[in-house]
Order: sequence, then C-alpha cells, then structure tokens
Amino acid sequence: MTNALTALAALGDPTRQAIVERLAERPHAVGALASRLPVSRPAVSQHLRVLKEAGLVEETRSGTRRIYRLDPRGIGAMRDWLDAHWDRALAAFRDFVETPPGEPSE
Amino acid sequence: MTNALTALAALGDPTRQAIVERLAERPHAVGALASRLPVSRPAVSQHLRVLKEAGLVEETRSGTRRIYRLDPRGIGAMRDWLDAHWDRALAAFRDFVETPPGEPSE
DNA sequence: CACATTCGTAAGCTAAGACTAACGGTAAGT
DNA sequence: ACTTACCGTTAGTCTTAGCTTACGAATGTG
Repeated sequence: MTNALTALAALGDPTRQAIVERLAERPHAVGALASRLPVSRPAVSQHLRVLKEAGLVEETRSGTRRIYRLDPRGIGAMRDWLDAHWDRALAAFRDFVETPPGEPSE
Repeated sequence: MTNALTALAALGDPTRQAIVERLAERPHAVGALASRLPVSRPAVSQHLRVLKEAGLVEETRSGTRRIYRLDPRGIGAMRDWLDAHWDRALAAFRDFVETPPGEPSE
C-alpha cells in the first residue's frame, strides 16, 4: 500500500524513524540494524513489517539474510501529501489575513 | 518546537491527521472541529495541544473561541526531512544496484 | 546428514496514550 | 449582576501497541 496517511502513521514511532534513517544511508540486514538499536532483533523485525506494509521499505533475500532498503515511492507519497497541505495552508492563511471580521467556520 | 521527528510523531495519530486535513481547508474553532469528528471536544483540544507543541498548528483567540490554523513552518520542516531522506534513498538504491556482490552492512 | 546462522512468528506482559466525564475559567450578551 | 457560550484541564478508565522470550522455518556449510 502506498497511502500517505498509513505511511505517516508508520513513521510515528521513534524506533521506526531511527530504522528509516539508517536505511537512508544504505541497505541493511535485520541483525545489523538491531545491533545498533536499543531493542531486540524481533522488535526490529516487527517494525520492518509495519514499514513494509506502509510501502516505505522493500525486502530482498540474500541467503538466510533479508536485506531491507527504503522504497522511494513511499517517501514520495508522503512528500506529495505534505506539499498539498502546505499549499492549502498558505492559501488558508491568506484568506484568514484578508478577511478580518468573518465567521471562519460553520 | 519545529523538529521534523516530533512533527512526524504528532501526525501518527489518525484523529490528528483528520484535524490537519480540516485545518488545511480553512481555520477552525475547536467546537467546529469536534462537531465533525467522532470524538468529544476535550479530545480535540488535547490533540490540538500536541499539534501545537509539534509546531504544526497556531492558535489565535477571538472572544471565547480559539481559532486554529496550520503553521506552514511545521509542514515545511517535515517536507525538508522527507526530501533529504528521499534523495539519500535514491543514492543508496544506486549503490545497491551497482554493487552486486558486496557486504551491504557491517 | 548434522550443525550453524539468520530471520519471522506467536504468546504474554507492560506501558503509553486516546477517550470520556466533570469541573473551572473567561468572554459576550441581556 | 446573571446567564450563556466556548474552551482548557484534570482524573480515571481502557484499548492499543511496542518489547522480550521462546520456538520453528529456511538457507548455507562441513
């Protein structure tokens, strides 16, 4: 799935943020990620599953190891979502400034 | 605070995502937001506090009402973070393709 | 074939946080 | 001054989800 809201929810966890930052440098195996994180290897495995279902990482098998790397499409979907809301926020801000005495909502 | 990781954590909750989408359209008062969400008004108030501390929304008072609107700076910080990781993900992907038999991690 | 390595999954525990209800405070109207 | 409207805060409950331990599957090696 490449849903921006699902991806945002997946990146809400600090451990998953750290995993994404490591994977942004280069692809990693599960054990290599866990050795540099304050959580156990199964915990990393569970986080990788969430990130994978959110479309943020991809998996390739190399022997008994699973190599994980970032999926640029997932990151791109989030960026598009933020771009759209950023533009709309600026437009809403302009409307807010240009109409001093209005009813802003229903 | 305008930290991208804090902002991402704040946007991890579905209710806060819905609030941000409403605020992207136009500024809203707390009660107006709660009337269109499946949660109570105090819950919306708590979510708005988290979003405010994350630098994603701003507050202006108008009588007894508090008008909330998106803070473009917070959205911009998240977009910058994603841009950086998107670029690094592409670079790491190139390295991965160009080095078939390597040790991908330590 | 036996053994080691790497990893995913299941079960269980625990802590974080999302929610509601009740209360208090401030501003506008009459 | 009294009432109404709108909102933040607190206390408390309860669900969610992240973590660890234990186990089993898959691949590679001697």
